[in-house]
Amino acid sequence: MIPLVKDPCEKTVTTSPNQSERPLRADARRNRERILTGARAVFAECGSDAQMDDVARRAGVGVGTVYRHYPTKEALMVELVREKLKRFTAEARDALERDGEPFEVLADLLRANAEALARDAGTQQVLAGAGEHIWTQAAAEQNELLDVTSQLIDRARRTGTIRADATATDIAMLTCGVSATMAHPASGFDWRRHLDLLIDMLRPR
Amino acid sequence: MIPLVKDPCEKTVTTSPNQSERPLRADARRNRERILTGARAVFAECGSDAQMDDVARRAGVGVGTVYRHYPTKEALMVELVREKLKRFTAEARDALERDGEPFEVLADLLRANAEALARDAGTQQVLAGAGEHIWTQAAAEQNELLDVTSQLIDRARRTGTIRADATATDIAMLTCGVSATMAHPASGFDWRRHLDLLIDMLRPR
Amino acid sequence: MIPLVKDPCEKTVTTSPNQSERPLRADARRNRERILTGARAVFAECGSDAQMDDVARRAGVGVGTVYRHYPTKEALMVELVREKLKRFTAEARDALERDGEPFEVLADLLRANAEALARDAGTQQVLAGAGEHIWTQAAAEQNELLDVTSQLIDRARRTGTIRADATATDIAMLTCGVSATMAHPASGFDWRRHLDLLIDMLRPR
Amino acid sequence: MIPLVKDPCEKTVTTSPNQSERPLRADARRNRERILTGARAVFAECGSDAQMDDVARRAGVGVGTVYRHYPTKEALMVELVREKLKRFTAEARDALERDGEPFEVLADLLRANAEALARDAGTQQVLAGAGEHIWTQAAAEQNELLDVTSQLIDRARRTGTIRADATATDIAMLTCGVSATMAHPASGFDWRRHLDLLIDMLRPR
DNA sequence: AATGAATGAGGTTTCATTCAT
DNA sequence: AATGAATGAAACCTCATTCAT
Repeated sequence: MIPLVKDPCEKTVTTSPNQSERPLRADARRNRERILTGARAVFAECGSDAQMDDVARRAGVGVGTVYRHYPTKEALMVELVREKLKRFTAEARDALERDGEPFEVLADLLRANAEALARDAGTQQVLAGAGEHIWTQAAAEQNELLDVTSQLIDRARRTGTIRADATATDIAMLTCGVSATMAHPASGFDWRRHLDLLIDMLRPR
Repeated sequence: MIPLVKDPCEKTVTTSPNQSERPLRADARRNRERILTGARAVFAECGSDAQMDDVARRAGVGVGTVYRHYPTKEALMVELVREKLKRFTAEARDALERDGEPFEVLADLLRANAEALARDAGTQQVLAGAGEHIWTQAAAEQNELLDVTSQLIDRARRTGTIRADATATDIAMLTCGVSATMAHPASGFDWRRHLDLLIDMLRPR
Repeated sequence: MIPLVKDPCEKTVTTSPNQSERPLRADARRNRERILTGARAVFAECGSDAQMDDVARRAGVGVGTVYRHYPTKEALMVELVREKLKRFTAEARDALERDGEPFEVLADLLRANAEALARDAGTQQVLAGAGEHIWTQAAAEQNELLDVTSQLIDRARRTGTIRADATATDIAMLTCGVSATMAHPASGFDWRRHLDLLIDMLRPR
Repeated sequence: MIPLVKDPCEKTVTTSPNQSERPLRADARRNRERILTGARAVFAECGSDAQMDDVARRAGVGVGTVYRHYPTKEALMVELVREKLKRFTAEARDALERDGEPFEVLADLLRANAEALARDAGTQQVLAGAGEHIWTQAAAEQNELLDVTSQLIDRARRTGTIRADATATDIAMLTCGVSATMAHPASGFDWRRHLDLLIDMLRPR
């Protein structure tokens, strides 16, 4: 006879939020949204220095509630990064639908996504290379984004408006570089300039 | 409108490091050198996660001694970043002496400096945008580097081998982007590829 | 002399459990049974480390329901200990009916009860001295058990097969000692050996 | 070239206090003694419920100091248990020197050690089976004690004053049982009675 | 009455920095 | 001047209990 429930003495280490769960109760869903909103704000503002207590306060819930939804600070940050990547992917899909000149469509997409990134210190940090654990756990979302980006590149390549060797990974990598500029307080650094240079670079010679 | 929650990101005000310039006693100078050597190693390996105790242990001195020379961890990191920037500057000066084709000289310099950077997680992090306080405090060294870089750019511009609008700040900014790639555990990311693309971009069309 | 530091061991004052004796509704009684079944299993397995959530999960009810029936974790544990003591008492009563040689009957009873105890980490812990509050609240059941045990002892004494000075409290106390051995991970410790020695000791010289 | 110091990024998990260390500085040794004294008092009083902050307060030092000497609450408790076992062993060695009737010497020893144990709730709990991790880590000290106890038993056996099958492990196990009685708030339980019964049991029939 | 989400006090541990030796 | 022990403010996370649905 196999027990139907697993050993309760072992503390289960969960890294990801309750994925593969039944739909949340109405109040829980509302709270989860408040937590995410709070977390977005706090992490956007403070990056990974943000504290779980701050997130809870900002969300107007107790810390315990935050931990019920995200078992770890890391898990919460992963969720935020995933969200952002999904939004990027969604934007990229929209771009695929658009009719304009393929390269310009791609360029506009990069600019738009960068604008969003510019308002989110937390994700900037992760993209700029801090928090490897977090980045790794968002692999699925990264891959989806790479996928759609590839399609955008292909389209542009067919019209010969993008340099031949550009890859989706290149674009991801270069965008991470732009993140560094955003995160940077350096005088004279201007991420829009950085991005423009890169976009220019992506054109065929 | 007064915010209902207080700012969760406390900025710690940091005093500038012990700049009193009186010449050190011989043993003190020796100790400072050991500290720097230890700190270089430890921060290169661990980035800003390195602990002051680790630095001291690696240097073979007590923590107190580290603090006698550098009043805060930040001050020590600033020193390391300054050092690195000075080395970059020195390399750049060497490059100015060199005879080769100006653009290639510049490109080689970037590659060489990047290789050095690749071995130093601490500086990578700072360049990639973490540790703004640190970066700010190395302004003088940055300016010197910008200065020499400008001269290299000018030389290249005179031979028409660099894109016309490239500035020293651009190069600094882009290099910081490459740092992000170095710091990144992302699969598929390759900072040499990143740098090559940038160098290519700097060429005139 | 007033102590310079305040007493670090706060004793939590516990209210006695919901003793209101009105007969439960059918479904409530069913739930109470499920809770007890779950609690038995979980506490048997994990001892007092068991969490109320685990109990609820195992019982297939919400925590709230557990708390409706037992106002505190302690109250629930008390109930379990009481149950076990009642079972011991019942076994003792059975033994009273039995015909065998009085001392052997008693010895067999001790062995049988110990076997049951060996499968219940929670009760072991309480008997072994953890959870004094719990033990205290099961006084009534203890007394009943002591009572029946006394009768068994008396019977044996009449046949001269038990040492003259043995009391029911002795037996209870010694059994608690065996609990400690059960709870013990020590290599070489064997509660059956422990019990055999005690039984041997109870014989008249 | 092999680095002389181990990787500082890895957090070293130390379970035992700085064993195999150079002799402590005078002030450190004094503090360690204060910590132990405080810990003895607090754990004796509260058992494993004692908090590290309480230990620190009682010792008159900061928590950090406690953690410098004992990296974990567990480590500190292990030390206390070891200490007690060592004291037991020392007493046993003294007993070996004594001239009296071997069995009585052993019995007196058991009584004396029990008296000491009776004043230390923390060790009682561990002996009574709580805190298996702790017990396991004191294996060396246990073995030493078993060793000396064996010698005492042998001596008694040679004079025929102890039951033939008694072992040192038996005595340890039975003593743990007495611990349970000490830890017990039960009315009517009396560990001295418990111990007397056991001592009596150890005599040859 | 039942549910399970929310609560938050409280516990352990870390590490930059200070200070007695 | 050097040492490294001491400090203690955080930071993270848990879990018994409460309460809205």
